[in-house]
Amino acid sequence: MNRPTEHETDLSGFQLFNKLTEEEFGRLNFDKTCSVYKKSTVIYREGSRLTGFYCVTRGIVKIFKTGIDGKEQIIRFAKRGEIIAYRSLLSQELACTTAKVIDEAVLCHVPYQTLLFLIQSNWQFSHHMLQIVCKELREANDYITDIAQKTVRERLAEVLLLLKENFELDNQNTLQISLTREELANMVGTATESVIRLLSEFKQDKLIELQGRKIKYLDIANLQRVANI
Amino acid sequence: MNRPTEHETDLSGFQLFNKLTEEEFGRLNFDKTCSVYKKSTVIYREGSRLTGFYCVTRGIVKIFKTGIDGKEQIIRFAKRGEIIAYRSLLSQELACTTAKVIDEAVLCHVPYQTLLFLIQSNWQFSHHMLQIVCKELREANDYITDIAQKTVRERLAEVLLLLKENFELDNQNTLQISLTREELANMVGTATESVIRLLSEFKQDKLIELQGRKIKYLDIANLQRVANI
DNA sequence: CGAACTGTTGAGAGGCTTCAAGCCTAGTGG
DNA sequence: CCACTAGGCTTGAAGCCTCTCAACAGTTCG
Repeated sequence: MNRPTEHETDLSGFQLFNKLTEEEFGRLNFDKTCSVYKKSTVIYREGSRLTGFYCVTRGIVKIFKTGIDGKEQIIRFAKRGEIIAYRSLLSQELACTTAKVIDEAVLCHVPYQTLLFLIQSNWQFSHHMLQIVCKELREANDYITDIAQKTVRERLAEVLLLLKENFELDNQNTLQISLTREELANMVGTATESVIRLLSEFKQDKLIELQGRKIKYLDIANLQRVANI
Repeated sequence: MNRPTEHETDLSGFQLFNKLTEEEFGRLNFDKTCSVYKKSTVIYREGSRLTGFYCVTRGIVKIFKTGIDGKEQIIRFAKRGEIIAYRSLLSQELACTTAKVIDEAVLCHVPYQTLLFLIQSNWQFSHHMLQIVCKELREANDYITDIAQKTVRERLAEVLLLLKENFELDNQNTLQISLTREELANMVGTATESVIRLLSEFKQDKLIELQGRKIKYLDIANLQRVANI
């Protein structure tokens, strides 16, 4: 396993840490451990005890819960600049989600003790942290409403738009995150076959173009209409 | 509108405040404003600007989002000891839910400035706050998984069990919170008619007994089986 | 080259929603 | 005191959206 680059161990770009004193930031850097994780590596598993949280500095991590019959429900994807595992850590519970690498990633592990130190030492850090959790909570509540009230078709369109907002597009309007049909289904909360059928309908309707797992956006306005936003 | 009783303005029972110094608690008490709210009163509405958060010291408040065609999605109910409106406040966003009284309530309004003061002044307060939000986030994530993967029948059974955990039962095992069929539907994320049909099936199966809006639990073990927990 | 996984398409079944009609209860005003 | 109205509750019927099962094509990888 190769070592992370300098840039990939640098946490100074994280909003969360931008109000730390030099001393606090020093302690953070001293305590952290950064490693490269290959695709498909499980960072932590549902039910395991966490020793700290992770800062994502490269790659993409999928966060999901295991439901009925082992079916995954994807909660979110974390990319550079985001943190994972903090929720269960702060609650001092066992992990209630699993985190799996889907694009080779670099993660910096920050021990629980360090987190506690920062909370005690710097109110602005706590405040930032509160805002991060609150944002995630709003998104979760929004998603509950969607999933409870919208059709699968609407939800899929919305998920596509969400992906567009959260991940890079190349200059051809093609999404740079590569998901399987099953993963899309596990975001939307539906069957894989339904996703396949709907995607090809979207393609027929000239909303998107498909090439394997690559999704190219052709008509965002109408996609929003389908999503019923 | 009558005045709240002494007991109804007392915030010392709130976990959230139990690490405050005498001085901080004094400031909280000085800044707060407690009032009685009649059934059906809207405390705040989606899209409105919040000036503080509220501590519930009596009654029950329904928190919901308005989705497609004005259909409510109930996010949670808040009762004595819980706080509401804090999420949007901390994010400094407009309210993304509406709060409506369903059982005559007493709420104590705490201004945003006081919240900020407490966050700055007492790290244990921030830490408590973080734990509250994290707990709610876990519940939201759990609910997403349920709603995405379970049938309406399973979800209704689960909601009934959830209500049993969160609200009082009398000595006859009858739930002391009174909800309309529509409200149950808006928790489960289904049509009112479906709730009605399923409730009478549960009744036929001797899982519950119904008397108007009163729900009496007869066979919790089997209700859990139906909920697929 | 086979194994394993992913993607695709079709058919059939069934869970839920929607629409419609009627009942019941509680609160209101004459 | 009683008819009246409104809102909640209930039931039935029709239909559709979505899931499941099954078969098969394509891809990747050891």
